[in-house]
Amino acid sequence: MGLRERKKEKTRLAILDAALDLFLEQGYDSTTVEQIAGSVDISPRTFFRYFSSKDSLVLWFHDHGEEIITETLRSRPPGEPPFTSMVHGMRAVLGDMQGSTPQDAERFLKLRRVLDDQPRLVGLSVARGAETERRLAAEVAARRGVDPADDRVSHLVVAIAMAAVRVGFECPHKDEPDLGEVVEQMGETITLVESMLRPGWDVQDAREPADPREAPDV
Amino acid sequence: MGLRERKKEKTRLAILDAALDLFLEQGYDSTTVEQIAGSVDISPRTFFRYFSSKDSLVLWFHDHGEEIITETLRSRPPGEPPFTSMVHGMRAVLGDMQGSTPQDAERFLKLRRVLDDQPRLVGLSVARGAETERRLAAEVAARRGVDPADDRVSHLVVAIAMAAVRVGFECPHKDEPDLGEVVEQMGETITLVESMLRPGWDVQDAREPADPREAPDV
DNA sequence: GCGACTTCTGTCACAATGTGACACGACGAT
DNA sequence: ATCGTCGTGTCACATTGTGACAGAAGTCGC
Repeated sequence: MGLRERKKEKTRLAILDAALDLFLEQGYDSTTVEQIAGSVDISPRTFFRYFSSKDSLVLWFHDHGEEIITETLRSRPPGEPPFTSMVHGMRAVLGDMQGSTPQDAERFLKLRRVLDDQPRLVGLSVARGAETERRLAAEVAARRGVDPADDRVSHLVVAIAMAAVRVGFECPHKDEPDLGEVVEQMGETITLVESMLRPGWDVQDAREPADPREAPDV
Repeated sequence: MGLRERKKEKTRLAILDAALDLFLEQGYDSTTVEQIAGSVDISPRTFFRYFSSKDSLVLWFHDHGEEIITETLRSRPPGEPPFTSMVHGMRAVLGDMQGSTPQDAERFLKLRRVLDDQPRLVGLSVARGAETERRLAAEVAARRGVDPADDRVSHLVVAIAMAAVRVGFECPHKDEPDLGEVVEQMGETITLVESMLRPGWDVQDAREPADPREAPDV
């Protein structure tokens, strides 16, 4: 790995950290890209070469999580019920968080505080999630052997799973929890949503429009 | 109802219709506020007095739906399981859509085509949904008699319900369905999500702080 | 109809985000 | 050492969105 790439990664993290600190200090909206760029001695133009927008600063966590879930989905056994696979993916994200460096943990907690102040930013993350959802739904549909285009079940699997993660993320008992507490809470929410669902609901009608007479009541 | 208010409503709809047509014609991003304003002979500044942003043009449907659901929630019997109440709210939205004027139906279908081209805009609607979710969750939590701040079940009730509506909205079999087909599909998705959930999952632990003996006299 | 009052609208100025073009300098391979 | 690639800064610019102010249009009382 050359000097170039190391420097790039360093700059990227420097921007991220500077931005998070500024956001916490003076609010997200009151912080301009110019300020962020200034505090790490780069030009605003360069900022946009590292992050496609100011908003995308707060999406790195989401994007990272999506990667992990996608990888997990690909590695799960083919016959597994899709919601079970999604749960494994989400728990993989939690595992990754637990194994993260102290620096990353701090970034995560700072991000969480920023999002807490700005519901709009949570929405942003959810918005990105809607696009993610299409990709993951396609992945799930492929596993179920149905056409992704009009398979509601796959979409619902993903949508419900993501809703669970989000609720767990957003809904803390304490104002400034540590990483372990957030992870625990997200895990509990995943367990909760599992217990809410009727077992086996997602394995039944995977085989095409079979015989209408035996169409499961799902 | 003075001339003023009628004129205002007329302008508002004119802007909306002009914008939808321009979006369908040349794409959302390629359409500027200046163009929209120009095509209804108002200044861009005035445009922003009718719609707080270009994005908010595509949120009127969402906002209208939220109103209906909130009203429905308030009118449901107090003891009803929260998810059931949410389902009633969503079906009320579908009922409203079926009873809408031809003009409104056309607007809705145009909006749907615009959203279909721009996943980001769906995300936007979902983002607004995340804020909506907090309000509705508070409403649901109030009905359940628990503290809205840390009640995951209420959040999940709302999140799952909204996910169902969104999936039904987004996932059409046809490219250009008529209003009835979209409504039917959304209805089916609501039914589907109902069948996925374990009956009664949302009534059980509401009585957590209800036991008088345990109620701490803080 | 007339004047006073309120509300709506257009113009101007301006901030902030985001992009394209171009030149310069630092890195990397040979 | 040299050439090509890649990162960066500068400049110019489009677009969205806001504040301030003046004038036009609607509203109400006479």
